[in-house]
Amino acid sequence: MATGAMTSREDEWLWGWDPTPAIVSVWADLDGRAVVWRRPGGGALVREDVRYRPWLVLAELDDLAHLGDRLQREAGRAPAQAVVYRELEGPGALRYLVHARDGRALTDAVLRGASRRLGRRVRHVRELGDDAVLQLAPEEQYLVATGRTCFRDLTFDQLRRLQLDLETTGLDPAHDRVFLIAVRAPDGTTELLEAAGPGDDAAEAALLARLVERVCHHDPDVIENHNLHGFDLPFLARRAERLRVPLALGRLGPPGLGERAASRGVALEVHDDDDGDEGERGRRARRIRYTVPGRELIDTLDAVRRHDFAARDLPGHGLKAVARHFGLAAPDRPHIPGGQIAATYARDPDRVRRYAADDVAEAAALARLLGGAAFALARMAPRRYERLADAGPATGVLDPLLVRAYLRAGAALPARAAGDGTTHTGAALHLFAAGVAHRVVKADVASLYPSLMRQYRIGPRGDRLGALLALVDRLVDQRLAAKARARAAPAGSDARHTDEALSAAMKLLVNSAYGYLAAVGLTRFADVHAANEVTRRGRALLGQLCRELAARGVTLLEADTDGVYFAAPAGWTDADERRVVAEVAALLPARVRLEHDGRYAAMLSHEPKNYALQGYDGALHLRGVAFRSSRAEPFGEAFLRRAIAALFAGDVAGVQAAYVDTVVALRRRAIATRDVAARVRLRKSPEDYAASRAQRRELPYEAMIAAGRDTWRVGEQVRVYRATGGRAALLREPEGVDAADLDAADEAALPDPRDYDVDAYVRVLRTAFAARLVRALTPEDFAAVFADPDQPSLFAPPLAGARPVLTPLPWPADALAPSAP
DNA sequence: TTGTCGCGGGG
DNA sequence: GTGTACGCGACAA
Repeated sequence: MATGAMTSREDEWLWGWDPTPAIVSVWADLDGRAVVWRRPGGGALVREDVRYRPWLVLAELDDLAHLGDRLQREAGRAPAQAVVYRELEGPGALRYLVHARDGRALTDAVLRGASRRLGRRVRHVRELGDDAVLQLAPEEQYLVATGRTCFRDLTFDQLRRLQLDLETTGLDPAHDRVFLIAVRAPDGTTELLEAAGPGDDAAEAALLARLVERVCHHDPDVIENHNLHGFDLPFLARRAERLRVPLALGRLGPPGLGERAASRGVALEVHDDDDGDEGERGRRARRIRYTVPGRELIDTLDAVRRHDFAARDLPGHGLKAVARHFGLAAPDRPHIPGGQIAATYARDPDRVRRYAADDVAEAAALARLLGGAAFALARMAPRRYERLADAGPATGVLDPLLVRAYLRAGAALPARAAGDGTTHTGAALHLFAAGVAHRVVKADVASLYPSLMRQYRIGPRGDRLGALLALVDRLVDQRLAAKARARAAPAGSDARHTDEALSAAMKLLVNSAYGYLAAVGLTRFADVHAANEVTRRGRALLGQLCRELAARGVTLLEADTDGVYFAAPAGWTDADERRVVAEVAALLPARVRLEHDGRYAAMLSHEPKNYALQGYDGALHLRGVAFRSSRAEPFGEAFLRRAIAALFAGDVAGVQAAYVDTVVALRRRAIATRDVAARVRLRKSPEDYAASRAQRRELPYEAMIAAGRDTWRVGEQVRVYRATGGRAALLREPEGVDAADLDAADEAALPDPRDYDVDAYVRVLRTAFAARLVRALTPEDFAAVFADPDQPSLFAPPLAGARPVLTPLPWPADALAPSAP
């Protein structure tokens, strides 16, 4: 967005209005001082110390009446010490915008008045409630008042970013130490800081001091790492406190990390003395994140989670897995299980050095790949980059945009919507047929809910400016423009990255508009009725599109929220499938875009949200708890994959062969012990289990006890199985390593006693795995296929003529029904 | 079997 | 002074 084009009031709502470029960070005090760091053109840092007028919005002026003539209506010139107010127009409850030279004095005046009125000491304005007062964080007051935002005319690559990664002897800063820190400077060079000699306070303290010195030397705008807020910063804070090292990581102010409340932060440990009796269960531990003036502390784990919410394509959220998934990992990257890092360092320090250097390199690459969206949000919303990187998009981005829009328009803000007890209704979900289908097509509506909001102008009742819909309209339009610019820019260029990031940020906001409506009690303009109208329209639309598809001769399989799986008749080509989708798309409202979203050779439809798909390339995709579970025994999953592949080939005898082979292999103990073992996490401590053992015995703990392991730590992952004679058995793993950390090579070296209970696992095969194929065959064929291979029935029908079946299920009686309006 | 809760990550 | 864009596994009832 070129700053010169900021003309319309709606564009100001989205972007702010002050064109000041290249702000990389803002720090403000309640007393009216703000420091703005800018990097014009991505060059040298400029620091600007400015004054602003702290402000808040009140429902009533009563609490300020005691100021007498020092409270003045905004008009012309007021004395410097006056508290000035402006009455906002319109019906909102929060209607007095009050500002003063000193925000502390302003707050004190409100608290004094409120204390007098209520007859008790009011210590903080938030005690007055959301419907009486709105007060933002100081730097947000500054940004809202000025119409400025961060990063105007800057690209992501013009920021100075530094990555740091701690290597420690363990996860608990109460006992463990930092022994190595990898620091990746903004120019891409990596420094490895190491404690001189392990295990002593002086060496560790010197290491922390050296880190502070290197950060100040490089003077980054942004500090990044994976799980920075969940691990590195809390660990650093604890160690620095214990070792009395001043952590002067910021660009101003006293050393030490500041704290801010954050629901996704770390739980501040409750000290024994201030916990008392009340803290036990009723109150939740306060969660915080650390902050420093002038530098944005960015956690790539936030960006990964945000990405995966929409994409859901990541194998996990750990740095290594994500880096590998996105092709960011070096091919020769060393991998060291967490529990072995300190030991490896003692034996082979170079390996740990390479490991740590790769960590910061991957964090940097990941931050660039996924962090651009938050960077783009910071160009729109009046909040710091680090806040926008971990904020929920509804409460954390849209809400601040709307508050700024209303104040810019001089309009009173409604009190936060409380809700009238109306429950929130959800989306439609229906299974139309169960069993095996071929020529399967997935058709879905892109961004269904925001499209319906725009199509039918469904916005919050309290939003009399129509700001939410105006924002969504602009976001959709400007996102298309950003996508077009990104496509036109050279691949890999800074310009393309910037526009792709902007597009991602806008998509995030558009898709959170509906969540904003439904977030009763959290967002200022929440409106369940509007949210329910959106889902009602969504259900009706899904019903319409199901009926229209069915009328064109396809077989509906499953419909969920905004999309449908259907099977095309025999003989249809890809073009036929697309034609039918296009025909139905043409019948839908203008802003609702139905798309052909994929085609598959076959589908096993088992239960809603539980199915197996086979692509035309042969690849098998399993979805839902019935088909994939980390606990599932590997032999069963292997059986299931083979049986489903046979099923899709129409080879019922092949399904039986898969079953018989598996049973026979179990009976011959040809299957490895680890393939019948289940991976479980121990949740109970030895003491807890000892207490509950009399009532109910549980396999994993019995296995631990039977193996002589009478102590374990909560959270430890183990592999357990049922051994002969009903014994619970533990599959031993190398010392000190979680099963989760093992790779394939390690697994091959595991012990393999093959003393599992064959009959128990034959039962598991039948009841837990074969059962998932029950919809795919007639009852007679199912019984024949999964009969006990040792007791063949003389009357079993031959399987040669057996075929997989697809059973139609009744249409629902709701909005999806054929007769619905 | 069915609901509630907590986690995902880091060494 | 935070946050209701999930999915899964563990546990209690």
